[in-house]
Amino acid sequence: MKHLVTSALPYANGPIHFGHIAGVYLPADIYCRHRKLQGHEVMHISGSDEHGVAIMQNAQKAKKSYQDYVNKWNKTHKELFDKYEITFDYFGQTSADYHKEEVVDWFKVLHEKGFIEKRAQDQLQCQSCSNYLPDRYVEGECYECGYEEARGDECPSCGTWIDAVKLKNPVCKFCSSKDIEVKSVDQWYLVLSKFHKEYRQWFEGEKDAWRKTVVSFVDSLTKEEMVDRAITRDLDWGIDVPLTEALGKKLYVWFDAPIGYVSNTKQFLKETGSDQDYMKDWWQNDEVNITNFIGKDNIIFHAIIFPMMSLASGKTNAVNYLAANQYVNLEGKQFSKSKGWYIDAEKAINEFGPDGLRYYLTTLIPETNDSSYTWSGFEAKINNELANNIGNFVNRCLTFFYKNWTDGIESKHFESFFNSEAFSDLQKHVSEYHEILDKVQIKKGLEHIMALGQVANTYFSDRAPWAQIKEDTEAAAETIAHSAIYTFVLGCLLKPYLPSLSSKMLGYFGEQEESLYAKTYQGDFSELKNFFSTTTSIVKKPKGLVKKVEADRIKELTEELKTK
RNA sequence: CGCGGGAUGGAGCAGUUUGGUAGCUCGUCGGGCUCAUAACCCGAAGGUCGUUGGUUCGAAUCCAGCUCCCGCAACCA
Repeated sequence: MKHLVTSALPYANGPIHFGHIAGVYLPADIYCRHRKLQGHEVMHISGSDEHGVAIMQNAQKAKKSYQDYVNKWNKTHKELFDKYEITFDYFGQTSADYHKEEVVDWFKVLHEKGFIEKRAQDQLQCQSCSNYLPDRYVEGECYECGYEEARGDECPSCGTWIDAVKLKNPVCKFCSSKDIEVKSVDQWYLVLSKFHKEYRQWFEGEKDAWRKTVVSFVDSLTKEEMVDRAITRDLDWGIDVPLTEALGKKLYVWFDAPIGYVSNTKQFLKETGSDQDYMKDWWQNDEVNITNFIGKDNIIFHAIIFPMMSLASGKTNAVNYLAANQYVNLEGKQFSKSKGWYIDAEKAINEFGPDGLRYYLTTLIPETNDSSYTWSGFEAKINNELANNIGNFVNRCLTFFYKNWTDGIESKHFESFFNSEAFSDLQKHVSEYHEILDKVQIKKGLEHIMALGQVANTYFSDRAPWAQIKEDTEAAAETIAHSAIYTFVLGCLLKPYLPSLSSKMLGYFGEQEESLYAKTYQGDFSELKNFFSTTTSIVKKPKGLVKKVEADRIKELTEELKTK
């Protein structure tokens, strides 16, 4: 089985925060590393989403060209992902030519098949700045309840779905002008209604494996009908609609963005000189399992619109597993850059490093609920769990090993482990771990590893090697040998979650072949047994595996937030 | 009656699909140990599972009503 994993294209319009990382990129990265270690062929695709009105506005504010503006954010995002050890096979840009080509092709096919139609639409146009106003860029008086600051899509006071054209006294949010006129404009619509039956058939077949949060939402949106949706805009930044009668129109950002998964796959294969075909070998290949990691705000596009586009055009297979997560808040309130309610993810990683943050953010992955980042939570998780359980175990075991058996421990002490009851328990534990991660239960997988850490600690304490060594060095050697095996296995299992920490742990056994780590990860211990079939020693003195975070620093950071 | 999600010991969460003595991590308390990062091991306390009513021999779980919180999700990415 091959795995095609996509992470929502981050919008090239601002910094990435913990919500994005814990909700999308980190779980996707962990999942990909897991599948790669299992020996599967995996492709992890993402890239910047670079069109849309918000980008235009902010680029103008920053007095930059659109292209320079999105390039800057693309670069910033890539650098941040590197620091978090989140890796992609390809991280592209939707403003690139290769992407445009692919999008135009999709449009043409859907158009030819009758799934894209031209319709006249009433739209508001600001006569002062001449912009056509998307719903979020117009405010006015609600025609239901009279509330004066109703937005173009929804009245915050009475909850009515607003038809922007009917708003009383509309105000342009671009330039604050009140000189707004209603114009009839042609736009092209994606005719989802035509595909309703086929869509439902597909959805019914896939939904059982999906999360409840996705299924009930999508079901309520598509059960009765599917509403057609305009996919073109009158803008000057975006992909041109490939029809002569649509001069000046651009494709709406969400028509083009998900196609980015496909175009980036194509570009990746091209740049790496692969002989594989992006369609035949990946997107149209029934042996490929497609998983999309997204936030809950993107469910409509990934569960409804893009699958419809894929299936109706016949261009690609649709998603198999939609890993949609909820939101991560900050101390219970939603992240907001503009309100300053925000932690700089780059500063944080520079200060605390990837292991601590990846660990804590993993425990925050909002698989069923919104979750909340707190500095006190960070402190507790790192110090009380990661440092005390794993960090301290490795340290106590390997320090003891290093001090007392400089020349190594004989193989027989290791080999006895593989005939013990503890070994069959370990095998069972690892196979359960795989079942969990195969189901994309990333948080639970980490908990399972931590439980193994406790097994190791208990074993060590029960055997009390510090007492054994005074009376029976052979018994002590066996205890340490078995504990060292636990360390090694823990190091392998932590590879997807904490690559840095894992390398440090495994590094004490000297540099080894990747296949040894992968096999051990898979629960195939034959190579590991072979590895320990000679006298084994620790190559350097263990020290400071997981640094604790300082309570005072946490206080400072918490205080810092309070002032915002 | 816009839509969806949530409410479980002090904190964070699992369990709800397929009803059967309420589980995990952390914290707290008591004991043990001294190899290790004031760490580790053992034990204990602590919950009428938001609320009201219903179905049932039996409800955190199913049904109905209510309350509160989060999000906006078909023109916000």
